[in-house]
Amino acid sequence: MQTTSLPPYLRSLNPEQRRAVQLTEGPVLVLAGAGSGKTKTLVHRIVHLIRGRGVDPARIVAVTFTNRAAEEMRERVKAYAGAEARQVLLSTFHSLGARILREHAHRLGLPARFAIYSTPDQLAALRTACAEISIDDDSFDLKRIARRISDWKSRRVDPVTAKREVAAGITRGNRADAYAVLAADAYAKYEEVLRASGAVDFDDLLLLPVRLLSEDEEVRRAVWKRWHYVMVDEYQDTNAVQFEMARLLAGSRRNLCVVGDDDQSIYAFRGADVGNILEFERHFPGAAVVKLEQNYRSTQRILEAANAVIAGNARRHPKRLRTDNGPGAPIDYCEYADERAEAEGVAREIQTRRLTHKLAWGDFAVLYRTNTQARVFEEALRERNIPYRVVGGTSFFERKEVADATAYLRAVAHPHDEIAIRRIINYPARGIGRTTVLRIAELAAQRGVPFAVALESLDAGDVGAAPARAIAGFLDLLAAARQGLAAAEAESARTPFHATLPPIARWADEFFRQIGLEDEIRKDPRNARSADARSDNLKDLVGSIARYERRVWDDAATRMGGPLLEAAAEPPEDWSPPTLAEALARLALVDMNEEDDRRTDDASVALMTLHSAKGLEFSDVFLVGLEEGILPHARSLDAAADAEEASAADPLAEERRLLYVGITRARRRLSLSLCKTRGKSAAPTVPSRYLADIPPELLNVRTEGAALSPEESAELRKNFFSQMRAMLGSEDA
DNA sequence: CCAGGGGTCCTTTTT
DNA sequence: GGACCCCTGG
Repeated sequence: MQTTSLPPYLRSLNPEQRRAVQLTEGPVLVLAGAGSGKTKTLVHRIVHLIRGRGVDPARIVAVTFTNRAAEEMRERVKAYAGAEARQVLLSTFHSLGARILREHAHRLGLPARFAIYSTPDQLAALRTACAEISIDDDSFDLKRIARRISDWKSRRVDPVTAKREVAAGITRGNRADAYAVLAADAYAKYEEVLRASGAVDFDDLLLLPVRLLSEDEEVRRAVWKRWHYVMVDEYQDTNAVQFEMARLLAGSRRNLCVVGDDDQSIYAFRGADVGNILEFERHFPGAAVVKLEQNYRSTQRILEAANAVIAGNARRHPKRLRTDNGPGAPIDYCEYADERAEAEGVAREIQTRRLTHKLAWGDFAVLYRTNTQARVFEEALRERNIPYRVVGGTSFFERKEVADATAYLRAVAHPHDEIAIRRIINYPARGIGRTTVLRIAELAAQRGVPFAVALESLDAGDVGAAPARAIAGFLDLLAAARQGLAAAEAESARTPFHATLPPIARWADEFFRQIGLEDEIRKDPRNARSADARSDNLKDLVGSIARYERRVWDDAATRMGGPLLEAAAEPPEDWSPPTLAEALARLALVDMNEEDDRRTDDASVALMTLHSAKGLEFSDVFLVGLEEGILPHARSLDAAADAEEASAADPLAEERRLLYVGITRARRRLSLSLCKTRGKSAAPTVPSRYLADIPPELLNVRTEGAALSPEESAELRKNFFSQMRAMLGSEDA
């Protein structure tokens, strides 16, 4: 074989992977099956560009969906390509969008230091927008409107077109959808509220850069000069805007390599369009296509089940995963009486198998369709003292205390941020109630000035005497905080050494204490059990500001060429010192959950949704709640019943892919289960339709609480004692 | 006009 | 667990 003459980074690849790596010019579609070494292929492609083709690392950009994926690739590229790999840009779509937007914000009349609104702020902005167009009866669902608007934005539909679309839909005789009409009206106003606050939402981070790129030749040229090789991971999850972004980034060079698996497309609900990967060869004529069908992860039985399930979908790039692994154990299938029994059964299994098969807690994962299913499993695991971690769930910034704290910071950093100010104007309660706030909003509208301006220029008699005093006190608080922040930022700009808490972080910490945020948390009886966790979240927030400040200085240091920057040295030219506004913008782009709850971890059982599980693998996987109404989810069933929506993207096909993703997470052993009854309803559940597609000969149907086989119980006894000895031994040490 | 307590409802999936 | 509603008392 001539493989020995290949450089090491190519030698460890199979022929399929090697081909994907060596096709460096022009459009390339890599159809990567589950467990086929997709990340490895991408990483080695980057290394090959640098090492094999002599490409300047700074000309390479790889776009991912999550910070975790970007981080993982960064580590691995660094391991192969060394220090110069730092120059490769590994970024999420949203961070890349923010980066492009920041550089050219002025072209859109946006401040360079725009605020980024995450979900709670977005909803608040929408609430304000709705109030302004007098949709103020509380009988509508804001989140539903928000979802609608987000749909439009991810399809590049502007407010005017949205309105026209809705009108056209109604004249076509569609079921009158009051929400669509409402949402179309709210959309335009919502955009106004965002701009007035100098803020953008997550969708804007994609939409606005794409607008810049498609309308502004100069922006395009700047981007093309900078990046010559573009890679996109998880391409099946791109929406219309992300597709445009990828296309525009690649430009006429067309050095665009996308990697993905249409069978793992599970984000249609946020606008992802499988069409992007299915039609890649049409979008980019002459594209090379490489399939990675060799699976390195699972046993034959598990793959057969996966293949059988996914074969039920019609519209896909046909792939057939194969493996050199052995057949493996049969797939367990168990029907439990109810959720409680299912959770206990799974917990018992985990406890037993850890000993019989010498596994670590981290080898197990329990995967479910919805976050709410987690609770009963938490309880069952806790009762048995099995360490677990819940991955995902409510994100860091959706936690009330974090949203409150960041609103305070934003109110200080962005004085015209109406949404932030309104969130905190009466928290902690300081005597500025609902009526007064509404009164001020009214005045602002009457006088045609921003809310913050109206607040600062109240006349006698505008509001009562007591509220007026309270408002004056609030404004003093903000003014003082702004002074304090200015001082902290000045200090941070000249202090490269941050042995303790860096200045801005220290200021924030003191600010929170001065406001009494922690006291407020502890005072609320609803937080009785969660108070410590919540106050830890505040500390994490401060900690992440500190990390940001240190990183800014680290950047300066690396660019100066030394690990440590002498206090006397001048920072590089195009470097700017840390600011709170910048810290907040960066924070909004990282999910703080991602930072610490490392999804793979030896020491605990993982609990997560099927969505969160994508890209991960575990030795033993439990897929629970496989019932009609759960998987496929009732909402998808409703949507599928709607002929209109079904024609766009079949919601049930996506549910099927979700199961496919779940099955293919398992390396060694897969256990499927369902509950014969669920919740308060006595009505029996119906097994998920997808179960019928799994060939029965692959299954080992177990009854609840089945006894162990003689071999298993012998193993269990044997390992139990050695485990005990190990534990005792480690305690002595 | 404001604060705080208590009850009720729901909950797809997420950058 | 959380958002939200209504009620009571100051």
